[in-house]
Amino acid sequence: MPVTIKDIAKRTGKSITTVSRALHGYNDVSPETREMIVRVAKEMGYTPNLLAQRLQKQRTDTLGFILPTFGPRFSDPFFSEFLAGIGNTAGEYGYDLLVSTQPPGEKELETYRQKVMGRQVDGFIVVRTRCQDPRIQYLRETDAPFVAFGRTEGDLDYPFVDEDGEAGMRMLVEHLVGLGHRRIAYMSPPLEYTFARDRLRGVQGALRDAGLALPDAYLVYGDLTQRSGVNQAGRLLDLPEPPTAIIAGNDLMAFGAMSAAQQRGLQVGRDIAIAGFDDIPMAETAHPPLTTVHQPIYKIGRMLAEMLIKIIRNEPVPSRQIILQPQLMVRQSCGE
Amino acid sequence: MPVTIKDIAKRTGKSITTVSRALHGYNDVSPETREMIVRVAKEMGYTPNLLAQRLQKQRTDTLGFILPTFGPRFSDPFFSEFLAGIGNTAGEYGYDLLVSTQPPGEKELETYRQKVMGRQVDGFIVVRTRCQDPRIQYLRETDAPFVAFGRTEGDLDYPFVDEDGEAGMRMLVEHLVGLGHRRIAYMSPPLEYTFARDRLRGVQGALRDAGLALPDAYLVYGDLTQRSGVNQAGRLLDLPEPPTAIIAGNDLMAFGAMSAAQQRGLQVGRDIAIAGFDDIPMAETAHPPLTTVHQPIYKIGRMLAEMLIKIIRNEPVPSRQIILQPQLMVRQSCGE
DNA sequence: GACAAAAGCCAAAACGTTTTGGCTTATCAC
DNA sequence: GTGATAAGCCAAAACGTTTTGGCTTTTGTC
Repeated sequence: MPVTIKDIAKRTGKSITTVSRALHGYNDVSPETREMIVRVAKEMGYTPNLLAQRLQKQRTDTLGFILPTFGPRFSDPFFSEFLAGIGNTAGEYGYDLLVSTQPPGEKELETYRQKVMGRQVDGFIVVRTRCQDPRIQYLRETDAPFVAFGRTEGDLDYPFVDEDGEAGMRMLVEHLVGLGHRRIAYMSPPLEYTFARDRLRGVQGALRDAGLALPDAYLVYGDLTQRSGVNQAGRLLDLPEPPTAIIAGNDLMAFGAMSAAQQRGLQVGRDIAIAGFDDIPMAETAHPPLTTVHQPIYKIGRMLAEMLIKIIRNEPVPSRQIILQPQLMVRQSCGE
Repeated sequence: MPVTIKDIAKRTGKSITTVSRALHGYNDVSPETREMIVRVAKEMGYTPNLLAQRLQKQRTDTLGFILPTFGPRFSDPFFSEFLAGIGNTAGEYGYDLLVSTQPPGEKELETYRQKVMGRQVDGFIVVRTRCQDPRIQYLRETDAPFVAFGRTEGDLDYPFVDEDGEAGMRMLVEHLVGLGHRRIAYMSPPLEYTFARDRLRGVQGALRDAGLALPDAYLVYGDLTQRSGVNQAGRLLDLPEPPTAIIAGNDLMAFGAMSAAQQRGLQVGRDIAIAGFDDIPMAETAHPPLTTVHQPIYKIGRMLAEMLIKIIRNEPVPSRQIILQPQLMVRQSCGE
């Protein structure tokens, strides 16, 4: 049904080869012929069959991205912004984006395997790296092009972009200490994530430097969702001696903590300080606006997509390993 | 480099045909041969080249989804949940998901055209339908399989899932009126979206039925972002005679309105009522928890993906046009 | 007018599959 | 022992492209 190059050949009386070459602007076809072919192609509404093109060219012009969803009601503004970053960049460079959703676990690797061996994608963008990350291990073993948002533990010889979460947390803790806080609690994301360890290390280090401790009771764990923020912050606030400041490992949990505090009649920023990490767009428009550490999520998406495309095309990559310096966003959720 | 069916043929001494048939369980290959071929294939780490398969089968087993991003910092929890719904469902049925990001406008149709004519996808999922929607018009003209989240104005002869936004808003307004509110303002999404008109009609209708008016000053427009919610609600609250209740056309704007109110020292739920629409996961854990109209976003994603797959496969579709009845979620943001 | 170079074109192979329509050989019924 | 049937296999065509290598014809040079 759809019109192929063969149809055009028949109609113009030229060969398939010539049509193909004319359409691609080779210079061994005369201007008149080219013009004629192009015109007929347009008339007939020709669109190249990308499958055929790709099979022949042995590349797919497609980037792979596997969204780590956790159950239904997975809702994370972080990812929609990140997706916008890689999606827009991919589009600009003429690449498609193949998105799968796949919770971490058994079948995860199988999905990667299938996409890379089945030549569905030219490369992968891996997010939320874990300390021992089987995905990265696999991709390295198979020499598949990929870039990662985040690092792993151990051998780091692969391209990534990451933000220095340890430094970010240090800035945040120092800010709170400077405001006079002594009882500071931390709500950590699961420690299997490398970024969670970095951030925890930052919190612990900065507290130690300030001569403060992070008692066990002040270290709680959430799963990055707002709901877990509510629950875990609730536990902290209900302690006999509650903290005066709560740092959450990401903004979503910080929002949850704010809710928990407000439910208890506390005024955030006055009765209790709450801070987050990521600086998703909502942080600025929340009430009170959330003090947090900025991550240029959209830009990171762009950088990663660009890096990956360069790697795929075998172009030189200016810097293969980028660690961004964090920026503290002081707003009202921690008082003045 | 990667192992093909031809390699297996060579290694086993069988023909390409036989290998292919063995791998697909045809019964004209002897059990021993089949077993042997399967074993060798596994040993050699064979994965079929999906491009070749698809070219030959003339279908792509891929669903297309074009994310309507607006500029950078596009961040919408709505879409991450929706994406999880269609992504998980597609995966279960063995389909891939091709995601593009593309703001509405000139190039939008071109993107659809390219994907559908270039046979990159078997069908499309269209979201955020507009009253006159060129995408739907195009897809109908070309007979490409598609399903829509939302309706358009005029001829509705295509498969869709939508929620009855008019009924939802009616319920919400009646609830507020029941609580004694007389000065109710509405913050509408851009009216090019069909759902925006439906919701506005619901608000206006219910107010009229209650003998109330929606004065011009109480009808403002936002762009669905939290920021616009802050701004527009600010305008409402700063009126000489501000409303006692603000309904936002979606939850994100409602959160913005809550911020604007709280910034002005108002206690949401006591001094002012604020309500939203969508019931994204954050609505429940916000402070105060947001009264809103529930939309089963994840489930809608699932339904649409399933419908589309059935259509692609030419299987009977139980119901091609689904209008969900909304459910009012009464929480604390509007008082008791 | 002969020869070389350039211009314009095309047949065929290739990318990795699936499917069609046979072709052998073995098995069976009588 | 013959003819029919079944079992097991395979060559070739097809899907829609791009690329290679070569073939004519024209143009240019002396």
